[in-house]
Amino acid sequence: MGKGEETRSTILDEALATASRVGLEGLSIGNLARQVGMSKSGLFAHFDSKEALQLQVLEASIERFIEQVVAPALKAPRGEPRIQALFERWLVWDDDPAMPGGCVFMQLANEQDARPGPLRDRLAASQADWLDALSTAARIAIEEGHFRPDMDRRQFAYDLYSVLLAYHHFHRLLRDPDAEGRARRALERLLADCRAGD
Amino acid sequence: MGKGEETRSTILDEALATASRVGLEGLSIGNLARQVGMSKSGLFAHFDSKEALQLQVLEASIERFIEQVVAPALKAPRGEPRIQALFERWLVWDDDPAMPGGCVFMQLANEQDARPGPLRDRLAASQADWLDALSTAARIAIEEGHFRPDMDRRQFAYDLYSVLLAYHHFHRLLRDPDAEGRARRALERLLADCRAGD
DNA sequence: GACCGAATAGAACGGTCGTGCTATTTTAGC
DNA sequence: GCTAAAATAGCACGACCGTTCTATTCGGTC
Repeated sequence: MGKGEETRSTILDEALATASRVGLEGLSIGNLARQVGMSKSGLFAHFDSKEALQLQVLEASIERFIEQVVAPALKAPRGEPRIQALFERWLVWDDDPAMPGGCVFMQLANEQDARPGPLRDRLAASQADWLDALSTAARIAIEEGHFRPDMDRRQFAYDLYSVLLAYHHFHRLLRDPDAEGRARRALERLLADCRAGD
Repeated sequence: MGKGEETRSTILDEALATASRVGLEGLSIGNLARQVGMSKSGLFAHFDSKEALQLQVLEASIERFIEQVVAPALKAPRGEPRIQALFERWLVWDDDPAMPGGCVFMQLANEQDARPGPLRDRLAASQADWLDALSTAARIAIEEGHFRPDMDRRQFAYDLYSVLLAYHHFHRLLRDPDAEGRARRALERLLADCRAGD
């Protein structure tokens, strides 16, 4: 990795940390440059524009998410264990110290949902992919005989993600010390409803 | 209402609409002044500072929320019907044309959760009140014999709010046309689990 | 219709924003 | 170690930011 790639990566790491707290719109070239210890123009030279920087931060986040949440969960056994793994990995992801403000997608979902443009498009596409991964995991759980064959997999993705969205809300805004416990109980209730063999 | 109060209210309405799209941090005095058709300094004179303006927007939002969601639901019969009413009113609230970006608290929850200060404090307090209202409604449903007496009311508030958080996410970011249907099915599953008389 | 306080406008302030342009420094290959 | 190229710094630009000060216009009262 050449020097350029190295600092570019340093910048993106710092930008991700900041974006998890204040969003992509809250990023500023000047602040970012101060945080990584270089000049505004020196930093800017790595990107064609601020929007390009924001897009690269988003792209790097998506890569990280797949690496740290989706890919490891795919190594878990098919069916319910894999769903448990997706859940557990996501909880760890939301507390990753690389994102002091928690899952950056939570931040961006609300920031970008009323701001048309490539940022919004890319974010929405990656969230759709995530939900596909969840509903695919549900399909596999049906195939394995863990879940009822007549269940709605898309609805499952909605219900599972809703538990995670609420976890973030309760944990981050309300600082509820029992947020994780509540999320686990909510998951258990969801799984109980999906399991085969009534 | 004097002239001053009238324009102040106009400003706050416009600010609420904007904040629902881009948050309180996205507000700017200049833009706001242009939108309501007055000068920057003329608008600024109604508030002591930008932070005071933001706080007043938040306070006005909380008032509206109580008026349009909580208070009407309290007129519904005690127990499960009241919970249904809270749910329905919230769906309407999230689509209120006065907030083109949807429920302003969704926007602010993520914007403010990593920004310590009076804005964050006030928002978190009002969200705690809202969750209290939900868990109180659950307590009443138990008293009325609609819900199982051994259920966890706080967990119910978590679960119910998680459905609403997910509705917002799916409706606003993903533009899922079936977001409302999914929310209704999720609510039905939650209520089925809470109902007394197995 | 004069008067007074309230409401609004205009201009200016220091600061930060994103973004160019030009120099200087640093890196990598021979 | 020289050199070409890559990486970084310095500086300036116009635009917008929140805020302050002063002047002007307005609405209601006698």
